[in-house]
Amino acid sequence: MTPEQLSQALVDVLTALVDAGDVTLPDGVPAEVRVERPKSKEHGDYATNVALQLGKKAGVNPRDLAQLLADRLVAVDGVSAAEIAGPGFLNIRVDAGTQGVLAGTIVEAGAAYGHTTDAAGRSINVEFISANPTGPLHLGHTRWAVVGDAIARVIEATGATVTREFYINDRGVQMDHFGRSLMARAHGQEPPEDGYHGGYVADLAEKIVEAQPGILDLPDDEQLVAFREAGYVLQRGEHEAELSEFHTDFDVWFSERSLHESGAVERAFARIEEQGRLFEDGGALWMRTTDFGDDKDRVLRKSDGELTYFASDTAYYVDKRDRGFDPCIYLLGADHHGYVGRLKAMAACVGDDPQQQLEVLIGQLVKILSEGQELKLSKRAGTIVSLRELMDLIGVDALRYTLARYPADTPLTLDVAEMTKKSNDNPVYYVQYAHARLSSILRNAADLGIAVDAAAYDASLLTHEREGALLRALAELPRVVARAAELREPHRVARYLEDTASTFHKFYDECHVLPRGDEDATDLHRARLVLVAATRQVVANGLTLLGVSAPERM
RNA sequence: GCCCCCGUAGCUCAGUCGGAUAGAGCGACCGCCUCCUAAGCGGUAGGUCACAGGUUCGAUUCCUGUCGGGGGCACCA
Repeated sequence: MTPEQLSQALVDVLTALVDAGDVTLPDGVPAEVRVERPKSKEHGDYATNVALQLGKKAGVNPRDLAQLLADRLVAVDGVSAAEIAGPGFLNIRVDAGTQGVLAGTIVEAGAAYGHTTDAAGRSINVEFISANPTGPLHLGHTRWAVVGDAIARVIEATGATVTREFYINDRGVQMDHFGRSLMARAHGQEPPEDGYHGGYVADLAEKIVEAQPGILDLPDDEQLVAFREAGYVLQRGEHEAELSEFHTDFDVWFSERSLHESGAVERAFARIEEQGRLFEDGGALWMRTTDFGDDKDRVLRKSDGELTYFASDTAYYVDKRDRGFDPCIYLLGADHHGYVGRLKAMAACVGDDPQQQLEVLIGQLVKILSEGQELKLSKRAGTIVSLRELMDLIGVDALRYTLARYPADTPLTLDVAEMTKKSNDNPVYYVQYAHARLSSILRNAADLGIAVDAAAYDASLLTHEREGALLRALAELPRVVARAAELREPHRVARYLEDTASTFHKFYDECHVLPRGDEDATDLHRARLVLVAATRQVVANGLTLLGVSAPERM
C-alpha cells in the first residue's frame, strides 16, 4: 500500500461516513487527505491529523472522529491497524506482506518511477545564469546552473515540457568595455579604469591576435569592434562548453541583439500601448509600472534615443510568452531582488497576471572558504573562483550535489576542504556509495545465476522491519519529486536520497540479500533481490534529477 | 528612510502548506569486518529553535514588534 493509496482510502472512508450520516462536513469531504511518515516508530507506519482538522468543522470531538475513521479503515485491504493517539491523531500500520508489491512495481516502471503527470501539457520556461559574455562563469553562476537545471529536471518529471534558457547580454556598454579591455591587453597596456582587469582578458586577447594577426593594424574603431566580437564569440563558446561539461545543457541561448533585430522590441512597445501603459515624458518613453505597485515608472527609451536594458527585458518577456510559455521562471541572484517588483509590474503592463505567468526565484549568495579565508568572487577584480577551477578542484558530481542539497534562498558558506574530501564527509559519496553497493549486489546475483524477476517474486516475504522501512522510503519518491517541482525546491530530492540511502544501509546491515557459501537461493533471496533492484532504481532516478551520476562501482 | 532574505547543536545546514520526544553531516567519545563494497552500521555527549507579545486545543512553523547579520533601492549595465 502506497501513501497515495492510503490517502485515497481515507478520502473514501470519510465519504462513506458522510454518506452514512455519521458525520456532517459543512465544507464537504476534502479532495486529499495528507498522510505523513511519523518520526517515531511507535506512531505507526503512517499517521494523519485529519480528525484534528475536521473535528471542529464537523462539531465532533477529534478523538471520536478518529475512532469512526479507524473502525472503517481497518477493514480496508492492506491496512493492518489504526489506532487513536493523543488529541486525535490516527496512527496507521500497513500490512507488511502487501507492502512488498511496490518493489516489483518500481522495477517495472524503471526510470519512469517517481514521475507524475501533475503538470502534463504545460510548457514552462526556466531562465537561469544569463551571465554577461564578458568574463568567465564564477561560483554564483555555478549555483544557479545546478539549481536551475535541477528545477527544470524535477518539473519535467511532473510531465511538463521545460525549456532551459540562457539570456546573453550581448549589447550595451559592458560589451564595449570588454572590447576596449581586450584591445588594451593586446597592445600590452592596462585596460581602462571601467574595463575588465581579470587575467583572463590577456589570455583571450592573445588568442584573438593569434587567430587574426592583422587585427592590430586595423583602425582603432574597427579594431575595437573586431576585438569585442572575437572576444564575445570566444567567451560565449567557453560558457557553453563549460556548462556542457557541468551537465547543464541549455535549449536556447537567447541573444539580446536578436530582440532588436527581430522587431521584438517594437512588438513589446505595441503591447504596452495596447494596454494603455505607455507614455512619453521629457523626451523619454516610459512604462507606467506604478499602476501595478512599482516604486516608480520605468524608462524604456531614454531621451537620447537609446533603449534601456529594461526595454530589452520587457521585449524578451513578451517574446517568451509569444512562444507559449506559462509560466516564465526567472532565477535571479539576491543582488537583483530589487528587480522583482518591476518585472512583476512589467508583466501586468503587457496584460498578464504576474502571479501566474512570471515567477521569480531569488537565490542567495554563496561564499566559499579555503583554510578559513573567503575567496572573493569579484569578476572585475580578477580574483574569481571560476566554474572551471571549481570543476577541476572538486569534480562535477561533488560540486553539483553539494550545491543542489541546499535551498537556493538560503545564504551558503562552503568549505573547499570539505567538498574535496573523498569520504562520507561529503553526502554525495554517501548516496553514490549506496548506489555502488546496490549495483554490486546485482552483479553478484547475476554471477550466481539469480535473476531479478519483478513479475514473479513472493512479495509477502518482505516482512522484516528494515524491509518495511525501506519499502516505505521507496514509496515516497513520487511525493517528494512532485513537492520539489511544485515548490521549485530540488534540494528536497537530495535530502530524500540521503534519507533513503541511510535506510538502505541499515537494511543491508541486517538483511543478507544473497545466499552465502553453498546455500541454495530461496524465495526470500529472490524477493530481497527485487527490493535491491527497486532501491537501486530509486537512487539512480533521484541522482538523475540532480544531474549527478550514479556510479556502478566506487 | 523604504523593501527583500536570514537568525535552529561547537561548525555547516535540514525541518516548518500549525501537530505527538526538534534532525543530519562534520567535530568529540565508545563499540562492530572468518559473511553480498567498513565510502558502512550501532551507541554516548551536545538545543531557552535570536528575544517579546498575539492567534490556536496545539507555534520552531502563522501575525506584530524588538535586536542582530546580509543584500537591494539609477533616463546603470
